[in-house]
Amino acid sequence: MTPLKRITIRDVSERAGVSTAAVSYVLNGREGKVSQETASKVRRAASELNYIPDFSARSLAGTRSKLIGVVIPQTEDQKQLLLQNPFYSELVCGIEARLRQSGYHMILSGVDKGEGYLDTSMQRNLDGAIIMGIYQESFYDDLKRVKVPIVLIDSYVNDSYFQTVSIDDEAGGYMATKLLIDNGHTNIALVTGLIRKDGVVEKRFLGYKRALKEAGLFYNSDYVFEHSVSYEYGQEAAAALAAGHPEITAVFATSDLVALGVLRGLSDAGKRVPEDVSVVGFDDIPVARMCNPPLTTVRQNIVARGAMAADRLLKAIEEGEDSVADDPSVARLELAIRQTVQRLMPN
Amino acid sequence: MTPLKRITIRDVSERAGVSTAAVSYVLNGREGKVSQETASKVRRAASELNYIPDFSARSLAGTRSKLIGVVIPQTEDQKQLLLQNPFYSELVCGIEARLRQSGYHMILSGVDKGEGYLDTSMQRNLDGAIIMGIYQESFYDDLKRVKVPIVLIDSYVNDSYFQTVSIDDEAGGYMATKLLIDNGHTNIALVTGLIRKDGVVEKRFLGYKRALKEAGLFYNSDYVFEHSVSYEYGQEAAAALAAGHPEITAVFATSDLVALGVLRGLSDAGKRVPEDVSVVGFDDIPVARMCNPPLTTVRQNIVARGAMAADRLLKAIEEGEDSVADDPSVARLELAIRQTVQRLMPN
DNA sequence: TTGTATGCGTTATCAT
DNA sequence: ATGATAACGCATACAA
Repeated sequence: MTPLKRITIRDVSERAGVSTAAVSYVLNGREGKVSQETASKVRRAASELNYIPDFSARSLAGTRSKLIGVVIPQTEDQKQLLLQNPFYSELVCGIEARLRQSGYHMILSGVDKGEGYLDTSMQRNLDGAIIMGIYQESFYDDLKRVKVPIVLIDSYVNDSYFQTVSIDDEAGGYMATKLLIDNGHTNIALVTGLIRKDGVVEKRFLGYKRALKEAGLFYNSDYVFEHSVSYEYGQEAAAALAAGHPEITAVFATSDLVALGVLRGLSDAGKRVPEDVSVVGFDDIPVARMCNPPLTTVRQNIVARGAMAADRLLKAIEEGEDSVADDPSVARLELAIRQTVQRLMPN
Repeated sequence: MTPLKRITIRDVSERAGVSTAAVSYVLNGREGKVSQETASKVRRAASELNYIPDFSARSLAGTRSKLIGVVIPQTEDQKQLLLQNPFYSELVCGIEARLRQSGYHMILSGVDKGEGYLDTSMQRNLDGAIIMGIYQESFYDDLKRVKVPIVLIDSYVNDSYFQTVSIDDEAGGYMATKLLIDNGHTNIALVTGLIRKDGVVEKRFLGYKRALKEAGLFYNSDYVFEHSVSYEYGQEAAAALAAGHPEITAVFATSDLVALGVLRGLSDAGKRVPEDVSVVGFDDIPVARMCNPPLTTVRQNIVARGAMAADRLLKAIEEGEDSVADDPSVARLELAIRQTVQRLMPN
């Protein structure tokens, strides 16, 4: 176990018999500035000494930090990351893989209520950030001031400064509802987290309404169960719905997590799925296919979406902000038909 | 949107009419070195200017980087993080919350096969690292050379340099198996990922064998289904088991993920759980209570374990390596009795 | 093409 | 108690 002392650019330059500038040039691909011979001497020396650059120094000297901030929402009690929600873990997987592949590292964190992200981005000299979730206005204003490329996921903030990687949530809501309608259902409940202005949930809700309207069905606000994106709430809503609205034969849950809760709540209330009540979820998180019965849901390739976000960010960083298209990347959506929807027989 | 220029320690010092050294002292709590008046002048100036320290510079100047490396295993194809495994996402939640609370940030990443972590720790001047999963010998050797505190999770590497936060896996395996035996089962299969020397799985396997032996039951290696920690394998193993060993009435799966697969595989083979076959898992990941029927399993408080790991690491960093107890932290284990185990009626 | 010198923001040493 | 000033490791403008 050699104690391992830090090898600096100076060590390399001395060993190679050249200047530190030459080393820096070679190691940063500015090959044009240097002769073939010098280049190879430098490379040899660097590899013999096992040179590892210090990113803090690089960052300080004004170049890239190769650090990306990734922010995900926190649990309601503000105590921990919402990483337990598979949707976010999948996104993070996609992001991390792509970033590392390009030589970047990711600082993953949540942001406490009322706190901003400006401190972190300044402290760490972040090259860019990927933000998931929805925050207050001032949060985004801060972000803009750091002049660093930013990609938003799951947010409909309407500001051309930010890039977004989204899905057509409205279409997804429509697809799910339409599937139920096509199977003969007319009394379709919506179970969902808070419908916030400009949130993904609102779009899905709009899709739900559009499908209803298109089919000539009456939109009944009593059929909307709106509270939080959690298993517990799904369960609760299902109980309420089973007790108070026996005429409901189908549920569209705007998130798989909620849908799983609905499954349980229904089962607790003595309703069978899909015989008595059909259920459609949204996201296609891994458990959707592992639960019992396997959940019919709207699939988005979450990992791919994460990778997409990373790609867009890296492009903006490396090729300049303007190089990027200003239309949002929109990932494709499809139905994952499994076993929680049943055709309603006319009685 | 003010363009936002960087406020340095020098700006603060000028505004306060003191030296940069004084500013540094005050802002780092070395109050003793400075008069009350200077201190308050500095604080005022800093807050008026909205001073945000640059961690790169700090790190370069030789103090702490306040950066912790967190490594988690990757999927089998080496492409993405194993964050889809709720076990790891929970751990990360616990770790991140604690770190941020103490002013640290976390770089989350995987490590490619054959790669080490030495580069990253040097590049980023990490103050410490938390490593999950099992790696080759040389990986740990590298780690030791950076002379930075390290906490291992889920590894039985026997080296006093590393701290560990573990659970009594052997006892867990024993508890699970004993539960089945106490319910009258005698033909108990084990479905598990690869049993690697010194891995957690080996310990659980040992606990399984101990419970068997203690009950005077014969250990039958045909009852051990060993391959990978995945839903798919659980499903596969259950199919094989149902087809080839009708005498088996109970399964201990060394991970909930695998157990969920077993549930499905059993159901596909026409076996009912728990009427025909009882199943016990391990970990108590969130889906365990959400699946159908809810899974009886060995519970470890995963989030708390993550927090524990972070605590130990921070203590080692801030109070010096020697301040830490050299006995590993061992988190408590208990059975989460739900609905997948049934008493076997003597026939 | 190559090398020297300077600055990046912070901490720490050493005079004062 | 306080304030210059020299590192820290790297990139780069400028000089040679």
